Amino acid sequence: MKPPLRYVADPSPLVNEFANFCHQWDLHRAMRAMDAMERHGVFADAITYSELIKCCSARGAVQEGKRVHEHIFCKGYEPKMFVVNTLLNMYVKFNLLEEAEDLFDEMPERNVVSWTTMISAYSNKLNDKALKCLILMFREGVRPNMFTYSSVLRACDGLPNLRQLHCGIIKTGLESDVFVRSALIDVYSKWSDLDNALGVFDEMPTRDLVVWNSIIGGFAQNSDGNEALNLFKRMKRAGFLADQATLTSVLRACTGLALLELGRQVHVHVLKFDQDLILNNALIDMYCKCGSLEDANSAFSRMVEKDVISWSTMVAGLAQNGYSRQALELFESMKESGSRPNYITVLGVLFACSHAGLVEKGWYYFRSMKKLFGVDPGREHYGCLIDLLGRAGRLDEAVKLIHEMECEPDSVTWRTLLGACRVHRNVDLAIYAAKKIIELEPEDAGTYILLSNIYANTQRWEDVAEVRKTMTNRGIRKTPGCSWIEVDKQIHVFILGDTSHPKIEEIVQRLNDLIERVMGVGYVPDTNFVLQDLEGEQKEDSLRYHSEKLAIMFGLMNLSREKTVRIRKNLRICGDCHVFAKVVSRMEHRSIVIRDPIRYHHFQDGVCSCGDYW
DNA sequence: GTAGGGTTAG
Repeated sequence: MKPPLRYVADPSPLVNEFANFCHQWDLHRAMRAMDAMERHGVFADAITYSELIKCCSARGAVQEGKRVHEHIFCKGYEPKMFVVNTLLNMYVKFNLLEEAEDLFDEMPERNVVSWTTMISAYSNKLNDKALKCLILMFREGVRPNMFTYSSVLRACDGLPNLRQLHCGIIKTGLESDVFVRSALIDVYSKWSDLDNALGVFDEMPTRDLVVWNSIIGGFAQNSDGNEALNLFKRMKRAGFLADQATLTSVLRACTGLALLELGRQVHVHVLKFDQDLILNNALIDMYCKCGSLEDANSAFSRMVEKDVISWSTMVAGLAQNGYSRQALELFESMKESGSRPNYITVLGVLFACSHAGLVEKGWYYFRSMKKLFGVDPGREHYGCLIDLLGRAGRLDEAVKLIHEMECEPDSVTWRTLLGACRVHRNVDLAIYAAKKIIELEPEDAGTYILLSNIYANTQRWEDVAEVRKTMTNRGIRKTPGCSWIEVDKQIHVFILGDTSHPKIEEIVQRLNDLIERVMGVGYVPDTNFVLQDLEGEQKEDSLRYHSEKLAIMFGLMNLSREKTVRIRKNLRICGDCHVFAKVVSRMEHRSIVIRDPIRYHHFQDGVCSCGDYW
């Protein structure tokens, strides 16, 4: 590498002036000074150029950056490698991959920084290229450092030999770096390999906030809210203060567990970061999924900045909680605000149409979504429309739509159709759909049970026996129904057939009283939904203690009148419990919310927000 | 001059 040609020989005042502007990050004057230098054929030193490039990079000044690039490759000048590396980095920051690649290819020599910059450019979505880069780098004899590994690990999403790479990192001794560790934790989490993620975490002698956030986020994203919350407690005990990322993951954990009260407590800490978009998005999602639309609405309206995720969350949240009209109104406001709907926004809109029974409007959005919003209908959009048609009783059209789908129907698609068959009592189509689901998901106990119930309800006992036999042969067991309720910041769990709750006797006694009273106002246990083929009274007994009934009773006993009884369930609510909840909401003047795995049921004054369709 | 963590559906 030659030194700058005339810098030493000619310390021109032009160069000095240029250097001053560059070091002050006065981009405008620096660029003018650079033009003057070019006219006189003089150049500055490498550090000055590097400073100028960093300034362009920080200011997002693309054109200026390209001018500097041209300037330092002027005839007769050979920039030092670290200046070219700075340029490379600038292009990567501007997301100008082609420019970065061209520059990289032309470099006569490349060091670990050059390679790492390229790897980090690819490690967002071009994972193959990032890994190829690592291999080429080895071939050129350049050894990766901790920067390289933390970049390349981001590209390992979907890499089968992650363990191998991990071992390689251990051998080089670079595993001790916190950045590398957090990247490892993150990759293992993305793979849902939380044992290994926790292994890396536990071995760390010192941890920083980001590492805590990585592990908490890992559990929160893998639907293990309890462990995420435990780790959050450990983090606080270790003396760390939560930041935006921590709180976002904690909120996500609350969302998954439907812990409204804990979520409210977290909200207090969110106020410290009230300008943070992602955190606020997580907050409104938490309130929506915990069924408190008042809180969601007020948090949403207080947001200074809203993006497509904020709008989509709120539109879907309203729709899922039964406020279809408001969801569609909000969607109109979204369009007026200039925010562009995406794939997920449209799902919320179709969901709203479906729940409001707006068949024509749903069809309209479905047919014109490509033209209106540039979004191609995907499997989930078809699902919403199948739900819409099913709700309206147009089962033939729904089946026709499944056969016309551009993508392969999956088990969710068939399950949607099955739901429609159940409501409209179409036995033959239900059997057809259930068989399709079993083909695609032979391990799912729920479908076998459902199929067996359909047979039982139509007295097809031989078929019932056949399904049961298949289940036994395949070793499939029923998942017991399970409901959760939060009272005084404590979670109470009720499982069908489990009597371990300390107050179970009192709950059962009070529940029996309640059932007597609701039967007095015309409630009849709906034995069609019983999961076993029992007879008469026995049937009623097994219904009587469904986990959601126990949870409702416990809520009525322990929550003050004005409080909503909020329950989360692991399985879909059964028809009998649904009727029961409606009657109780009217008779006891209580508001009850039950969130099952895919729908919300807001019971008030004897009516449910789902419109008795789920 | 190069690196790590958080949000919407399913």
